[in-house]
This record gives sequence, C-alpha cells and structure tokens, in this order.
Amino acid sequence: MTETDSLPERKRGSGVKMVYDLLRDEILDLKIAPGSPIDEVQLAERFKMSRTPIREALVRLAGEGLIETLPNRSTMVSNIDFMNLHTFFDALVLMYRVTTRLAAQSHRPEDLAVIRGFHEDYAAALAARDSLTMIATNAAFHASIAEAGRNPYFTSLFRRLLDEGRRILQLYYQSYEEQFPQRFVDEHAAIIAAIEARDIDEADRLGKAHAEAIVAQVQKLFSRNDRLDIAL
Amino acid sequence: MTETDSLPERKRGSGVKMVYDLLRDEILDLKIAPGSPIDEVQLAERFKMSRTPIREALVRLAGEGLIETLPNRSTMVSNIDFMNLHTFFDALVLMYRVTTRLAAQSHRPEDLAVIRGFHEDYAAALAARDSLTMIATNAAFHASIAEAGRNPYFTSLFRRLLDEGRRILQLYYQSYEEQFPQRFVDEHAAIIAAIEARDIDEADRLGKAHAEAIVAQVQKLFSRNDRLDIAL
DNA sequence: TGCATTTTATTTGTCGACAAGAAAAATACA
DNA sequence: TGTATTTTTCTTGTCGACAAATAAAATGCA
Repeated sequence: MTETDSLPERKRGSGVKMVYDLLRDEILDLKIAPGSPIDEVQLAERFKMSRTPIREALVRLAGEGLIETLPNRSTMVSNIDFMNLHTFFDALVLMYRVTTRLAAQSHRPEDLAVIRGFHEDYAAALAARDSLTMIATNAAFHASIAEAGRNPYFTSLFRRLLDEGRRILQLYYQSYEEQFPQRFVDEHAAIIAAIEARDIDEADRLGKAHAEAIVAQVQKLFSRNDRLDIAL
Repeated sequence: MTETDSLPERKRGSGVKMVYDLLRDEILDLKIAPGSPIDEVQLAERFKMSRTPIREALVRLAGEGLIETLPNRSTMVSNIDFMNLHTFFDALVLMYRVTTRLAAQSHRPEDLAVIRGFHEDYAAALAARDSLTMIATNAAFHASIAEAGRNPYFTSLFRRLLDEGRRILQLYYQSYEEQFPQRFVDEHAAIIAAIEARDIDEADRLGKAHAEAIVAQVQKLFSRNDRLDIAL
C-alpha cells in the first residue's frame, strides 16, 4: 500500500487534520480492527512528522470515543460494546425521528439538492453492490438530512451515532452476504418526499420506520450470533 | 487571587486534567467571558508547566465546543449563540424528557441516593441564595438522573447542554436578581418520586414541564433584551 | 520447577527551542 | 496627510530529546 509519499511539503497545520481524517476513516471502515493498539511512534514514521501533531489527532479521536487511551499505557481503537447495543439503537431511532422531523420543518430548497445527491450516490453504490460505499453514503445521506434540520446539537450526536453505525453495519455485511434491499432506496425516496412536502408527522413516521427496519435487521443477526456464543 | 502555589510536584499526567477541569469551570461560571482570548503561554506560566499539556487541554475543550481556535491565530472562549437559542432549547427539552423517562425505566436503587444528594445540595444552595452553586448543583442533579438512565449517548449530549445552560443561567441570574423559586425544588422532588415509582409517563411529563418552565423564564428575559436591542 | 524480585525495554508525558503565519507597527512615498 | 509597503512583534505549530511509568524479560532463590 503506497502511503503518503512524494510530498514532504505539508502546509503548517494541515498535518493534524490529515491524520485525524485518515485514522477516522480507517477506524470506521474497520480497516483497523476494534481493540487494535495504536502506536504514536509508528504513526509518526508513517506520516513523516513528529509525535506532537499525531498526538493532537489522537486526543481529538478520543474525544469522540473512537479510540481509548489508558494512562501511561497504550491507546487502542474502541471496542464495539455489544452488551449495550440497545442503548445505541434507542438513541439512533430517536435521532432518526428528530432529525427527519426537523428537516421537514426547517429545510431550505437548496438543502434538497444536497440530500438528493447523496441519495443517488447511495443508489449507485447499491447497484454496484459496493457495501463499503453504500454504508458511507447512507450515513452521509442521513447526516445531510440532519443538517437541513439546522440543530447543531442533534446533528452532532446523530453524526456520532451514524459513525458508530458504520462500524456495526460493516460487520453486518461482512458476515452475511445479505441481499441489499431495494427497499431502503425506496424508503429514502419517501423520506425526501415527506421532507419536501413539509409533512412533519409523516417525516417522523417514515424516519422511525426506516430506523427500526435497520435496527431489526441488525438485531436479527446479532441475536443469531448470541445464540451461537452461548452454544459453544 | 492566590493560584496553584507551593506544590510544584504534580503527578505525571495529572496536569492536563487539572488545567482542563479548571478552565472548564471558569468558562461555565463566566469567570472568563465569552469571546475572551486564551493565551497558551500565559496559561503555561500560570500553571507552571510547558505548553504541551496546556495545548492538550485546549484541544479537548475545543472538542466540546467550549473554546474556538482560529488557525495560526488566537483561540478564544466560545460565544453564546443568541440567534439560535431555540435550537438549544429544543434539544434541552427533549433531553430532559428522554433522560428522566429512561431513569424511571432503568434506574437502580443506589442511583436514587446520588440523585437525592444533589437534590439536597441544590435546596441548600437555594436557601443560601448562592446562585453560582445553585446553577452548578442543578446541572449535577439532572446529570445524575441521566446517568441513572444508563444511555451514554443521551448522557453525553445532555451534559453538554447542561454545561451550556450553566453559562446562560449565569447571565440570567446576573442581570436580574430574580426570586429563586421554591417551585423548582418541589418539581425536583416530584421528579424523584416519579422515577422511584418507575412511572415512565409521569417522569416524562414532569421532565418536560420542568424543562419548559425554565426555558420560558429564560426566554422571557431574552425577549425583553431583544426588544431593547431592536429599540436602540 | 515455581514464585518473588530485580533489571531491561518500550511507550507515554513533558519540556525547551525554533520556525512559520498573521497582525500590528513602522517606514516610505505620493 | 493618507495610503502602500516593509519590518517587527507576537502567537501558534512542529520538532527532537529526555524522564517517568508500566510491562516484559531476566535473574535469584526455595
């Protein structure tokens, strides 16, 4: 894998963001497994910079819960807390509802173009059966709806949940080569229509149903796994 | 004001947390005004440590939105966004509801002791007319209810909102020497009772009413200020 | 061999120094 | 006197080095 080569000229201050963005994506795409140790020196060599900016990127990632750092001892990629998945699902469903609802209420015409853009990206990824892109664009689609709702508090929590969801869905599609249902695309289209029509209750209802459908699928998988674990 | 003196012996790793906690409190208590510049060198001198741990504390504070940092140029205490207070109130009311509701559903007996502790602290602060302590213990009271609900996603958003609320309430009680209503203490007691009885709907209802009462009070003040601003 | 203790190794936390960027001050020029 | 340009100043971003803390390895001892 060819890394960051040929350009030792980096603009002052861009290093942190670069390391942050890259590590974040690698974590969310499960390119680095949960629980993996993270070595500052190694990263410093890889990105050809000193430990200081690396450290700052790590502090930020820790702030978002993507990595965990034991005092004086290693820092590692956060594990997925399977024991408490239900708290994740609770929060996710509520945020799906709230953000979709607010989007129907507060969106501006130009927001719809952005949302439709991600909607099409998602449909394309599904047609291409590219699960990694599907997962990322699905998250981007819902995040753009949240942005249209214009409540930064909800948006930031929802983004965090969608991020965590990327890791979980990754697992989901890794273990089972499920059929990616066309249904999700249709539901997205329906949600867009409700937002455009400013039908708040319908947006809420669709958001809730959409979220619960996804949650139900994932839960079905994990309950199967749970039984296996117990059986062994 | 005598500062951190006489103990140059600090444990390795404790410096960051100390600076973080102290700055956080000073920001939330409005001891440092919104918009004030923050100088790393000055802080380094004040705490008698190098800029590196100071910097880490600042990065964390920035992650929570308490300070804002302009690239290559100063970093300052975040301003309170009066234009979009309604988004804050929306989020606050919803989180009051959700966390109170979850506490009624999921709390354990030992949680109630903690909650009652903050409840009494709050009542004592009110009796003493100590608004600063009132505001802080009120936030701690509701945060402890959220903890009893055991959903870390909701808890962390709610904590952030309560923090921001501390700054806003500070303004509120600074500009007007309002009567601190006994009513809030009674409402807190009613909320505790509903949680203990595991009456989810009642907890939700009380949480919502309590939140809306506070919001209404603050909005009344700010709408007065708004009119003044327009008049000038 | 099995366990306690010392030694080594590895990784983090902190430091002081230096250079880049941007604002403020000083200078030049009309 | 007023504006454009250069110089200075001040703050941040980055670096390499060192010391503390912990884990792993080595040693001693029964």
